[in-house]
Amino acid sequence: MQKFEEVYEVVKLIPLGKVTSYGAIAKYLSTGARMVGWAMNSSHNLNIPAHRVVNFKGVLTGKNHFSNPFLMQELLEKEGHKVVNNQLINFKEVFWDPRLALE
DNA sequence: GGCGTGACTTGAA
DNA sequence: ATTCAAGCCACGC
Repeated sequence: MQKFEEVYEVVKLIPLGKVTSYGAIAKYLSTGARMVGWAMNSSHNLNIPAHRVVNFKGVLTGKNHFSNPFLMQELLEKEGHKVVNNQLINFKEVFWDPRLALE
């Protein structure tokens, strides 16, 4: 089974207005956090809301991998998030843990 | 089948 | 508080 697909599924299940971390997904899939980020790297052509996935601090570490680095922040702000200096200010409030949501 | 790599995480200096 | 190093695991070559 390809973990990428599982990662995609989880990311696609992230509710609108919520975000999650690579580690949370990795934990849910019982895998390494780096794998999640790497999976996202292959999600470019797919319909994956990768902008809803940030690192455990709520920092938009992967923005540089978007077609336009500002696109990630724009999408997040568009969904009601507040991003300052590439970081979500209400991160813990909008944090969505797949492990708790999907159990 | 081994080696390097990465959009991460955690703990110690 | 900030910086450094090591651990983590699946994928591609």
